[in-house]
Amino acid sequence: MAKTSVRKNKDFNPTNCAVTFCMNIIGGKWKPVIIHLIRNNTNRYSLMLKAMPEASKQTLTNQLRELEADGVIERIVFAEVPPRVEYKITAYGGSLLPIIDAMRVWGRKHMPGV
Amino acid sequence: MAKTSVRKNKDFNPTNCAVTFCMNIIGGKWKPVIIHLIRNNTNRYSLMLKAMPEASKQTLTNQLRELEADGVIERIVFAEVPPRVEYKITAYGGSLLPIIDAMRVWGRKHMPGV
DNA sequence: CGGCATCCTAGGAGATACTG
DNA sequence: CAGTATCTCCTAGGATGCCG
Repeated sequence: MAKTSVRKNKDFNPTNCAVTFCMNIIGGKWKPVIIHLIRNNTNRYSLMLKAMPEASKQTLTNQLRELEADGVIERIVFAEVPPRVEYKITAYGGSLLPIIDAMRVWGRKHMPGV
Repeated sequence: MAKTSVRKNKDFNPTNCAVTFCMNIIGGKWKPVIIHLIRNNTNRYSLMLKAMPEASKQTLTNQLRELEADGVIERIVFAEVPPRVEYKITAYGGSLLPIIDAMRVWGRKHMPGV
């Protein structure tokens, strides 16, 4: 399991909470953004980086690796010059989309401004 | 300091992401657990503390204060001896419950073991 | 282009002791 | 009973540099 914003002591999730388990997967600082970008075909490393200028390369890489390790996204390398890498949502990751959509709807309704 | 554009703190959500806004509210380590306990009438400080022995008093207090500050829960003090404090989910907090339920369903389905 | 390897820091979380 | 007040520690996330 990848590390996330929800702090964990060793591998123990509070009371083995299923909600926490879910949040550990989508709870990284940039993960919702990344998932959203990939859904909208902004699925290449450099494009994503440009789309989120507040994140560093390392941070983007870390979040991508975690999402990949959790099986949410898939990494596809094209043997080309210059090299090209694309990411796509897996079927497993797709099962999370309804939840993310629900959160986005809620967020839009309740977040100040915007 | 702050040689780059914006120093990020918890008040700044990446690209003003609505999903992140939502997660900042329920994303504390023990917040889903707390919300679940309150829903099931384990709504007093000491009862909650006993129900989550891995959390310290300080941590419980912090999480409760944050949930209260975000308007998710309400703190009700009874002027009794010994003192009694109960917490309840606000209407605003209630609007989050469907999302939390969806996460729990997903988590139960996909988390290993348990 | 798409990464690792390094190093660093802010702040979330824990432990403990004290209080009205 | 239901908290504050401190302190320490850990880790997610950020800033750079190099590399195939």
